[in-house]
Amino acid sequence: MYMATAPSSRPSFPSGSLDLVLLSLIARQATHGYRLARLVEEVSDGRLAVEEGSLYPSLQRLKKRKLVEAEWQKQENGRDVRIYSITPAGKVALREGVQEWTSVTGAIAKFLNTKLADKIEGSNRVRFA
Amino acid sequence: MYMATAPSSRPSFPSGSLDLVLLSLIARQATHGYRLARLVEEVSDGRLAVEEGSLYPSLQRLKKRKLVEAEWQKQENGRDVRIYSITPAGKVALREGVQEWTSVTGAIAKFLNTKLADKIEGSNRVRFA
DNA sequence: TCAGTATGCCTAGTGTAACTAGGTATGCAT
DNA sequence: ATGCATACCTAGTTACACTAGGCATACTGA
Repeated sequence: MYMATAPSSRPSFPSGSLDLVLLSLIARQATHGYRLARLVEEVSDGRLAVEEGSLYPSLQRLKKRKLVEAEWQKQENGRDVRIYSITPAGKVALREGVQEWTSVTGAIAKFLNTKLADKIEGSNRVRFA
Repeated sequence: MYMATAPSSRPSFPSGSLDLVLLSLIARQATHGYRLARLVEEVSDGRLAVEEGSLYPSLQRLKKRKLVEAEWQKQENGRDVRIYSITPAGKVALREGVQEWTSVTGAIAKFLNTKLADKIEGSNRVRFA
């Protein structure tokens, strides 16, 4: 069953979904890590939160796969921040990843939400009786 | 991004979802491990597959948490199979797990499917300008 | 003044879970 | 007898979201 993997007060990301969520945010607007973390909480209405120990490794994975580019920039407030922007390969991977994720979670939802009795009985008849 | 975590031909389960899917199947009909594996493929129309190295550990987790009970039974074909059935605690956990899973994947879908430009711009105005 | 909070980035280590890659054994069909 | 489907299991690998730190600057309030 799905349970937050850590004893955190907030739900966590099912494995594999974090990279995709971050990539989708970066695709909309190039931005830096810390702001991504706040966007996640904001857009999800507090239902999701990225810990920094998950955030930065995830960004590094995306960078290593060349799905995003990183560039140091000086902000108005004087801080140096690392701005991440999506690459063409990143756009392709995002489209494919969303499709894959949607397909898989859609299939899982079928197990969790629909009445399966008929299907199970049906397969029972066909294959076992 | 979401990618099958292993170089398998078939998509895999996002971490945490397998226990929940198996529990939901057992809730509908007490059955044995091998058949659960085939049900997963059937009900998902081949979009999902459980490897046996994931299946049996998952069933053991469910058993250890006392969400299912296991009992050896002799089938008509003479084989001894381990039949898993859901416990009262399992029903509660299933209901809660489905709710949690639905909430989290719903939140994630919001990132992946909707136009976020307005929200991002909005939060930009509110918090950064 | 200086303590606390927010901003911002990072890494080492931990735990979990889905996997690969085996092993074991029976029943049935060719 | 040879393979294939059925049926269960485990040891080891890998990926990744986490905990728990560290480092540094800016602002705010007591």
